[in-house]
Amino acid sequence: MSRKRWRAVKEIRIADVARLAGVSTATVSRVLSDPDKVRQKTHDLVMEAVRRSGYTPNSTAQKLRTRRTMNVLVVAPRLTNPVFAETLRGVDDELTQSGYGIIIGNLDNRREREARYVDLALSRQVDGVLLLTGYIPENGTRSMRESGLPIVAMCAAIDDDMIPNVVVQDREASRRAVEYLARLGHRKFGYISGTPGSIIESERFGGFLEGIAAAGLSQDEIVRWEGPFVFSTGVAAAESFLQMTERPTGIFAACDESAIGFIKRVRSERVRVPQDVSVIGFDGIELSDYTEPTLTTFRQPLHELGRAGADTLMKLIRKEMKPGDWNVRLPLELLERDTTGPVLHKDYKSLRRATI
Amino acid sequence: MSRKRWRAVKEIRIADVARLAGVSTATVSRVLSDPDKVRQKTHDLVMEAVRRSGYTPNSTAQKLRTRRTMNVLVVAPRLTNPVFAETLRGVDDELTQSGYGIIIGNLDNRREREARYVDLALSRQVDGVLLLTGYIPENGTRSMRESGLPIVAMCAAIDDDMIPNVVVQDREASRRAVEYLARLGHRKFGYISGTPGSIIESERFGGFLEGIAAAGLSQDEIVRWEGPFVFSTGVAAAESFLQMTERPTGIFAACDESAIGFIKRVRSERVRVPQDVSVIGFDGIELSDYTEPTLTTFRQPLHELGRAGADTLMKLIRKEMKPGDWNVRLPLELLERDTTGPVLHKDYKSLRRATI
DNA sequence: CATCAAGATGTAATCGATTACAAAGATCGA
DNA sequence: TCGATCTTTGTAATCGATTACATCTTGATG
Repeated sequence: MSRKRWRAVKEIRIADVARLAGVSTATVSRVLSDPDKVRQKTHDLVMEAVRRSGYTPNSTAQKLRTRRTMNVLVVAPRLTNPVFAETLRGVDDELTQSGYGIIIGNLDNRREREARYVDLALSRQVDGVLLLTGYIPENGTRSMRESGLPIVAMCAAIDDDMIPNVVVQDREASRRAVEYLARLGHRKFGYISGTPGSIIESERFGGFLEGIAAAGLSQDEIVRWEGPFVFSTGVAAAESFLQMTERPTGIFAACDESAIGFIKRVRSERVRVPQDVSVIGFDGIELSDYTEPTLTTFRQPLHELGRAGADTLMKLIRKEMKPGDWNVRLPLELLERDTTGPVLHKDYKSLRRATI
Repeated sequence: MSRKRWRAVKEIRIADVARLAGVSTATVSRVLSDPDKVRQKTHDLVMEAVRRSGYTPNSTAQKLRTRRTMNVLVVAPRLTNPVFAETLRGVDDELTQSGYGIIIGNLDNRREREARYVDLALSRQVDGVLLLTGYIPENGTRSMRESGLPIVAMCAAIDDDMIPNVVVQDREASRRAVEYLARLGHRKFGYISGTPGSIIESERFGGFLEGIAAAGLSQDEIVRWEGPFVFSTGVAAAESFLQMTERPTGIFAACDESAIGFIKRVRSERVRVPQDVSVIGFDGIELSDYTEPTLTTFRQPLHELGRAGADTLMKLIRKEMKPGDWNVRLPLELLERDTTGPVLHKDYKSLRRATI
């Protein structure tokens, strides 16, 4: 096992390559960035010197001079959220194609982390910002916007002329969820919330209420359980549900995880899904197709959303559009699976029991 | 709706602040980076000017001058992998504390993407590299190492003196998984693989074989199903399993997802877990506690792993250690849950049936 | 062959900070 | 008050590229 002493290798600068090729630094630079501007012969000479020396341009110097960092900041609510991960894949696909890199801004659901990323943006370490969270506060967003930095909001809509929104139709889908359950005969509803205070949660709850109203029901009829976008929120909701004497028959969960947590808990107490209670989720995460029974839910077009957001940001950075020019609202797809079914009326239910 | 014409705001440079405060740029710089070096009065004067002008230092210029980018590259196999996401959280915690940022290198399981990130590293956009993947090829790793860039390997061990390894004890845990099943009386084993060719997979399969040997069994006794680290690999394995006449009774899956896929599929054909077949997973993802039945598995200390890896990289960057000085191998924790149980011998099984 | 335009290359300013070194100012004891 | 010493501040070089402008080649054309 040879143990050479560690030591930094001397850096090769553009001047070294120029000397090696017998040309000026300007020529080397031109060969690398705009080859048509130099004679073929010189081009080959320089490339050979580049190859021999193993030169790689110092991107920091390039950035300083060109004022383009080729990086964008992606602010995320929580890294372990699968919805976020899938969106990020779409973002990554698009940005990589354009030669941009991703700097991760992970809030980890703690608002105090925002300041750090606002600073990052303001110190011009990035050419643009993608907000995958509804958490950046009004004044943080404002100072970023005022600095002229391109921003795209991919959380639920931010109401700001200067910030294009690329979002999914949360509100519409939530309303449709209720309508769907109502069409199956459900009249008593439960709502399992997402992280209280987040824009996404309020959009989804808003849509849910619209659906309730559209079905001609009063808000007094509904039950609402609060908690963040995680499994255990559904489990807690189930505990409460199990205590009730007049149970709702139609449950809308603001995310698939809580829907799954709910179902698992109630089934362990011999409550049948969908015979005793119908559950509809939101997101369409991969797992929702692997539960027992498979989950009825709305699939978010996350990959597409990520690409669309990144594409919009690219357009903004390249000044191919102005902020007000563009808003995208992608539709969700209802996946009718096995956790929803028609309401079984009491008599029908006993009838059915008798025949089994 | 007012629509002002969009226009970049003029940048404020350190010279502007200096002029505003009536001092030199050197003084402003000192106030910001080493306040003890200036008189209190000057300090206040400068800070007031900073505040009034809304100055934020241009970090690109700082980087060029100080030769520190305060960014590290994290190379990941696939963003949507929950194991990766959880590790990244640990990395993020540690790096944020040290003021470092994360640039994401997403391979998305495609090797051809490596080149891009090797370039990124070589062009000194980052101060160090964390490899969360076993995919960076030998020559990519070598050129990064030769450039003197600090690297830490957090995939399974890379055999290179110059690269510290911070890993979990994959091999040992896999061996223990077999031992555990053997102690429950199992003699016929099945192995559901992870992504063929990845270092992680070969470590886990290696450990599995060690366990088989330790149990005094021959390799002929085992069945091996191949596929990537995803649900569907387990489903496919289950299809094959269901066709068999002499089925294995002890299944080791190289990741929780495939274990869950397997269980779901066999249960839908009325195979009972753990009575008919015991299944043990690997990773300990959150979901493994929400399946029916709950999954016996090895929990990786992912958050800790992420922190340890990032900490090691920090030490390397600050030259507080040399690459050969340090290797970490974290143990895994066996979570004994409900998908494993003793082998039921035929006679015992019928006896048991009779009593029910 | 002279002239001129187009093309290729070189020179040096520039991006915006940090910091070595020089210069000026404060402090103190004799 | 004077110089010695220590603090504070300013001047200008520097990091490593890009690029406007100047200069030199080349080649075409009358």
